[in-house]
This record gives sequence, C-alpha cells and structure tokens, in this order.
Amino acid sequence: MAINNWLGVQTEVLKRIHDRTWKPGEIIPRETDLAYEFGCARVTVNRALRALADKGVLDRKRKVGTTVALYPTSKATLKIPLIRKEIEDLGKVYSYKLLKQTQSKFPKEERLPTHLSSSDNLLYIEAIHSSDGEPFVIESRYINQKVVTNLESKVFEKNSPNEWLLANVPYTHGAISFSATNCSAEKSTLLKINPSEAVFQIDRTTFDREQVITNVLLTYHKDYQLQTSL
Amino acid sequence: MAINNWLGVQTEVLKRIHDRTWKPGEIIPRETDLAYEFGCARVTVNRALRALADKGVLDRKRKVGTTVALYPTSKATLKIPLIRKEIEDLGKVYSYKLLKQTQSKFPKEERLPTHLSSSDNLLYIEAIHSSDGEPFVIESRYINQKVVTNLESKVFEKNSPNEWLLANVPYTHGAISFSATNCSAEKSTLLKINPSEAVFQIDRTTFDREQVITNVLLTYHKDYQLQTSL
DNA sequence: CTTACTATTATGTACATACATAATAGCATA
DNA sequence: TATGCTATTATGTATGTACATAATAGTAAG
Repeated sequence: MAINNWLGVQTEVLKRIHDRTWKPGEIIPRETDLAYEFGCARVTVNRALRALADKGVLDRKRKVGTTVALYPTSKATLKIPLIRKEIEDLGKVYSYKLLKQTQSKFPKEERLPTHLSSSDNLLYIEAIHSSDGEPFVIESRYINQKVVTNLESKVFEKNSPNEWLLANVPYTHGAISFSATNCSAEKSTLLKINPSEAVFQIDRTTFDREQVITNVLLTYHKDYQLQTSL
Repeated sequence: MAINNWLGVQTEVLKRIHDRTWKPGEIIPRETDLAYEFGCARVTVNRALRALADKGVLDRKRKVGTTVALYPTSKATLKIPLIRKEIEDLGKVYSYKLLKQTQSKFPKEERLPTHLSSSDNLLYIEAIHSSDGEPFVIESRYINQKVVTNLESKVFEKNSPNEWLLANVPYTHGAISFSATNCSAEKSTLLKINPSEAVFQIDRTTFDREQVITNVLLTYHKDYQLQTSL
C-alpha cells in the first residue's frame, strides 16, 4: 500500500527506527529505494528524512547516505516567552514595576554583564514582574545606547524593557544561558524569599549583527521551573 | 536581480523584517507575489517562509496569509548531550561510578519521581559522573522494568544508565524540566560543595508511547551552566 | 436574522524532472 | 608510495504543474 505523503513516510521511518528494523548507527536505504518501496516521489521521502534530520533523529551526508543517529541528540526546543504572556497564560494577573534606572558606564554590579565592555554607553534597568501581586521574576538589564537610540527616558516606567525591546528593536541572534545561584540578600528581599535560597537564572544577550543590543539577567522566584518536551 | 534559492529568499525576508519594511504584526505579500518579485518559483518562497515559520519568526495561516510574528517566540533549541560526550568535548577525562542500585516499589526518596506511580516495578539507580576526577553530575534514576525487560543486573557497574538506555531503549517522546534547588546534605558531600549550595537540576522523563521508560534527576556541580543560542 | 451552502483564496503538499554539490572510490601518473 | 584527476553516487535544491485544504466572504434559503 502506497504511502503518498511526507508525514506518512516520517511515521513509517520512525516506526522502523523504533522497532529496531534500522538500528542506531546503521545506514538506511537510499531515498530512491525508499521512494520506490513506498510508492511515492523521492522528493517526498527527502522532505520526511530532512525533517527527521532536523530533529536529530537521523544523520545525513551527501554521497554517504542516511544513518540512524547513534545518540539521538535530544533536541528540546524551548520557547522563551514574554514574561507578561507567561504569567497571563497561567491565569494570573500580571503587574510590572520599575525599580531602578541609571546611566552607567561602569556598572557597580557584582556580575559582569556578558558580552558587554565597560566602554559601551549603557543604560541600567532593574524591574520586577509580579503574578497576582507575588514577585515572579527580577529583570536586571543593560541596554547598549549606541544601538538603541530611540529611547525616551520615561518609557520603562510603564513598559517593561522585556516587552518594549522585543516589539521595537529587532535582533539578529542571541546567546542564552541557564543556571542556578544562591540568591543575593537584596534580591531575596524583593522576591520575598530567604537569603541564599536557590534561584533559577536566565542570562540572555541579544545582538544586531556584531553589536550587543542588550543583556538581561532574569532571576526567578523560588520553585520556578522551565519546562519543555522532547 | 533574481534570487533563485531558498536561503537567498530567507535572507532577503529576514532583511526586510529587520529593517522594518515589514513590521511585527503586519501581513507580508503572498507567496505568488514574492515569487514573481524574486524571479523564482513559488515553491522556493514556500520553503523559505516555512522554515522561518518553524523558527517562530513568521506566522502563517491558510487563506489568511503570512504575518511577521508580533513577539518572535524566541525558540531556543538546546541539545541535551550525552553526559560523557559533554565532558569529553570540554577536553576532560570522563569517569563514571555506580553508587546505588536497588529494587524498589516504593522509593524512599524525598522527591516524587514525576510521571511514575508507586505501583510500577521500579529499579532505582544512583551514579556519579566525573570530569577529570571532579564530580560533575549526580544521576538519580528510576527505570520502569515493565518496559525495560532486557536488563542484566550488572550492566550499570560499567555502563552509565544515561548512555545504556539511550543506545538500547528507543523512546517516542519525553518531558523535561529545569530548575534550581538547594543541595541536599547527602548530595553536597558527593559533589564536594557546601550543603544547601544552589545547584542546577534537570528532571527528564522519557516515554514509549503511553508508558514511562525512565525518569532521571540530574543534579549538576556548582556553577554549571546550560548554554545555547537563539 | 440566522443558517447553510458556495465560491474564493492563500497556503500546503505531491510529483516528474533536471541539475548542483559533497564525498568517496578507483585509476593513472609522477 | 604518494598525489592528483575523474567518475560515481547519494543527498540537496529548483521548477512547473496539479490538486488538497483551511479559512473567509458572500449568497441564498428558511
């Protein structure tokens, strides 16, 4: 019976990997052969296999062929949501408060903002996002004013930098890192937790080509979990 | 000048989004028109736009059209590597040690293993992975022996469950969550850190269709960072 | 005014075909 | 033996064409 759509091909291929007809590391039949077997066009097989290679299930190489990935490089795609949206999606009321806004060439912070040099003309902002009035995450951000020039001084009193930048300053790429740290005394007060409690942090820097647009350190409330699926 | 490959189309589209020719939320010209403008086939435009929609840069809807995503849902794809590979890629020497292996219907752990019920026939394993002799991560795992039946009792003395399962038990999907926690006394000894120091944790459950194969809690050494790019 | 049908439209997919490109193997030459 | 050329091969991509499908708008029937 012919399989005449790429999702069907994908399902069949996954089935064979799963039931070990094709074992990890092994080479699978070439596109032409599979197309003949399934009774469809090679392009259809190509699309299915390409999608699986994107997911990390298969490895493909020109002239060599397609192999079942030895260690399926479990690629989890995690969506980094807007903070407001994340809170609202939980059915909670979102609120935002600006805590600090300073012009600072040499930020007197404990952390070195990644990817930024002290020579940059930086705007430092600290704000807190709350869920039903409870502290949710502290946003601690540097903005490179060499790149972001259309800034009115009072924007961030009402709008969170998180949201304003996303809507107003397009970026080309970014670097992101997740870690755990013992909460500083100052932040623990803001988050209403005990000092040195373990907190989840996201450090993200976004770029416009070579230039850094902004670096943000998000310090989440206790018990925050970042979830996704494989 | 004609753009006659899908990557070229993608680049041009990204350029226009970036220089705000097409603003967030706006609808962009239809495939047919773009194809005409670029001097290529509609299918080529389709491929480029589809790839961007996958990344979250565009939203597409049949009959309605393609819009620039209002909040580019920053999708970070993070690779969950084999622990051994992660360590070796850092140029360090990898070592593994089995700490505990018990048959336990009712695990006497502080944590409830996610997605598992106490009725399952569980094998509990605790092991440590080291980098140049220094503790790197504690693997604390439940294996569902209803599903994983081909287990020899001594496999995990030499092979880490992490690696053995990946190579021997195919899975259909998984759930994963990242969090921060204060390290338990027991684990802090193993990791050679102060008790209640903040540690990064990954909790992962993999499934074979409806059935849980395994649940693992990975507790990383101090200062561990999970990094990726956008 | 509401409901059901119908036409329209933009994206989604399938196919045959053609050519491009990377990697390999084999052969020939120095 | 080593080196470089060449043929081969599997995947990668582009195109014209055709039809599928989802969502909308418009129209007719009750």
